[in-house]
Amino acid sequence: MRPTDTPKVRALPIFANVSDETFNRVTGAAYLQRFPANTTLLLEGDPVDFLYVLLEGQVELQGTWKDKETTLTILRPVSTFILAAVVLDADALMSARTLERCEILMISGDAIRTAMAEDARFAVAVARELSGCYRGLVRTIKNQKLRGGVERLANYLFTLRAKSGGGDSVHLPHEKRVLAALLGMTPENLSRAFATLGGYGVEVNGADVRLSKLGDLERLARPDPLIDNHAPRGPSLSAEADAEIWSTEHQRAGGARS
Amino acid sequence: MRPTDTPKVRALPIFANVSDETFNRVTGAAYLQRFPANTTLLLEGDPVDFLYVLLEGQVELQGTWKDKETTLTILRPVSTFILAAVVLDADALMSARTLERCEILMISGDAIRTAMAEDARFAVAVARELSGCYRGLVRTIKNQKLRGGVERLANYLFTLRAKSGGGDSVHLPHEKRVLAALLGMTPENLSRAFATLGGYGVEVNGADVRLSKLGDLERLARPDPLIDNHAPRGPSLSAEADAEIWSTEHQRAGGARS
DNA sequence: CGCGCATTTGAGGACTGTCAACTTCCGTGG
DNA sequence: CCACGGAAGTTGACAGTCCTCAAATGCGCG
Repeated sequence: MRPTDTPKVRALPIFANVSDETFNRVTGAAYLQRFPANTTLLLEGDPVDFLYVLLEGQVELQGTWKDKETTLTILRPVSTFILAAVVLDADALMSARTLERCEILMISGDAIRTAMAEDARFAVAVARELSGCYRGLVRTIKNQKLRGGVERLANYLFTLRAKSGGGDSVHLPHEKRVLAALLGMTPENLSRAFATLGGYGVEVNGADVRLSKLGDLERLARPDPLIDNHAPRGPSLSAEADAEIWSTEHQRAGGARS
Repeated sequence: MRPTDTPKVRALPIFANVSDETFNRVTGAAYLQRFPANTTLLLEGDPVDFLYVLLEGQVELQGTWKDKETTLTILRPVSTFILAAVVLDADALMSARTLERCEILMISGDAIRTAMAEDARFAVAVARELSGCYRGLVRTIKNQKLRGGVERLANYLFTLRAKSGGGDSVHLPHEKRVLAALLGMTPENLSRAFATLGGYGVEVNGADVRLSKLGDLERLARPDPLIDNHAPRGPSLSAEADAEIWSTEHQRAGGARS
């Protein structure tokens, strides 16, 4: 690992409250590796030997069945992935693929498991991270099953807006076809969904989107803190993950009741 | 807690490899409570003060948005629920409702968190349980997004068959309307899906279903170990959970590569 | 300038949800 | 024992959503 990366990794929720000794032991057995775009890092069904830490670039997690494919999430730095498989030493349930050039830190799964057994603080941090991942997936399912395509897109725009500080315009961080997959629809339908949102003051210009009529849009979207993880309620979380949309929840060490 | 329940609780994966001392400390602060059918145990958005352990009956976990409702899973004894919210001391993302008369052990969330901090073995067991829950949800999402209604039903029948030992007939463990919700469709469509499966040798008689033409049915269903958690591949897991369909994965302590 | 790729638009079809009517099953009470 | 009422399940007609295929448009880069 490069010295410049150490602080970024050290700041991961998974190492919160963990002793330097454990941190060094775990990250000692770690490779920093670079991957080109469109590279499959891990195939569904493969045994998982490493915990991956995305330091640069974008990674898509996807699942397939009978030549259909679905995107589960898109990750951005700094975040970890396939932690659950590492903890159980089990096969991957989803594939991981780079969307751009990526820098990824690979930490030995054995080292993770050993450190968990020896350091309760680390095991607790892992459990907290997994809890956040679990809750992220619950949000994903609710978003998917309870909302239609247009509603998902509208809420996605609000999520982007919240992350960019809350102006009246946002910038799409992905190609539209990637965004479509992320939102669980085809590129064609994403296009139509944008067209529909035109009636709610959404003006698209390439990757730039202006949101006039925020009120109308919000009445349609009805963002919900139990799905969207951004809506206003109490002090915001300190260490928010950077996964797309239904990011995992990282809560402050004190355990605010979010 | 009643003495007769102790062994059942002790056998939970969450207490695997945990010292008697920790076990007693955690379960010391626990109530055993009985609930009638159709009782809401927990509402979305509520703070979560207890870990729930279902000892008898059935519990449905569901989410809502804008007067739509979706069933995430149905639990059967013995299993725990809302562990993730307990670990993070966060609000519930889904509601829990009894489907029948239930016996539920309620364990103090504070006790859980304290024990995790003090006993690495317990924290590891919790992390493993959470990993299984996470992977269960990944399976759920793949099942939901990649398969159509008829395919979900066909695979559900195979799951039932595998759980009941593998004869050529199965018994539906829920009312059809509950089953429909579990499979993510309306009762009407479940009915039609059964009708469609008639062409694949599925004969329904109330809650009893005969599967002649297993070959045809399997060609349609294409069960997949990365979704269904039952298909034949290597030695089976020892401590399989009892949640419906996409049960959480509980793996043997040795960490078989499932 | 022109090619290739992403995006958009249109038409048609498959799947799923909604509403309403009908049948079946089951428990209650006469 | 039988009749009734209610709930569950089924069936049919219809609408809405989403997907697929095909073609047109727009955009960027060589």
